[in-house]
Amino acid sequence: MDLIQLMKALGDETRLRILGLLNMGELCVCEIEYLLDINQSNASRHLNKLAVANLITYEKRALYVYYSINKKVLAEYPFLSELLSKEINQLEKCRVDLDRLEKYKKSGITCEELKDGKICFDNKEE
Amino acid sequence: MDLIQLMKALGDETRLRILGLLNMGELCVCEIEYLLDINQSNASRHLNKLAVANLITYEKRALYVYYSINKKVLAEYPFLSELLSKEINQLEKCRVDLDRLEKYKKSGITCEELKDGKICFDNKEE
DNA sequence: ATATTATATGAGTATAAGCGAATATAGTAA
DNA sequence: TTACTATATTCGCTTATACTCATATAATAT
Repeated sequence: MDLIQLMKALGDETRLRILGLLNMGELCVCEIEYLLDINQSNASRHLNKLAVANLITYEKRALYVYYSINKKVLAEYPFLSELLSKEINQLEKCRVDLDRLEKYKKSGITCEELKDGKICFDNKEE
Repeated sequence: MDLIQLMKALGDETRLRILGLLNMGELCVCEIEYLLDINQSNASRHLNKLAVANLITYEKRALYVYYSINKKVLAEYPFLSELLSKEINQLEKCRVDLDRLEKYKKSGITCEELKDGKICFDNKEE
């Protein structure tokens, strides 16, 4: 794939944050919206950019689309593994994101409940 | 330093090509202009972006400014060494650039002579 | 079939990035 | 001092990127 497009896709805070979350496992679009506190079209577009750059893959299951890190591209570009496993978590925002992800997972809340307004952390927290 | 600014700086073909050249050792602005076949202000701007992102350092000697890879940032972000040493040279344009660099170095032409129009390769070559 | 829902996409706008040409700066040379 | 030169910076322009709001799509549910 095209290294330059890949590097461009990596040059954006929101997309690095998405990768930071997907590092922990697959997530659907609405979960990413909720965890990053961004709107739906924004989430979808960033995910599309990452997918076009081959950094992530997706799978549709029922109404939901689940995105994951593309293992193949990690194998093809070893520097990416290093970047995702080490450097991304140095970013303050990514650490907060991971905190939220943990709370979300522990809460047992489902995607349906998210849309109904159920919360498992306060968005104003830093 | 700021990882996001660093990634943004890496998301540009011209800047990746510059890094590919500087990988081989320091170069002054006019040499980069000549090797990449870009104009002076363009070269200067891209070098500035790389310097602001801390990817390169520079040193003024007489009239010339010599740019080099910033070894410190390579140590701080190990994925960069991998990117620069392996992936960049997979890019066709970067390989051509290195070819030109070799011809230039072998030719013994100096910066002053470059400005006078002396050439050591044909810019139309791919 | 219709209604609902999660995600994608289109349109419009605002901001940023890249470029060429011209000018400014800072150092050298005489 | 003045003249020259390599590099940096400003200006105006063009293209690309990110965002929001609204709508389209595709699958589920009734």
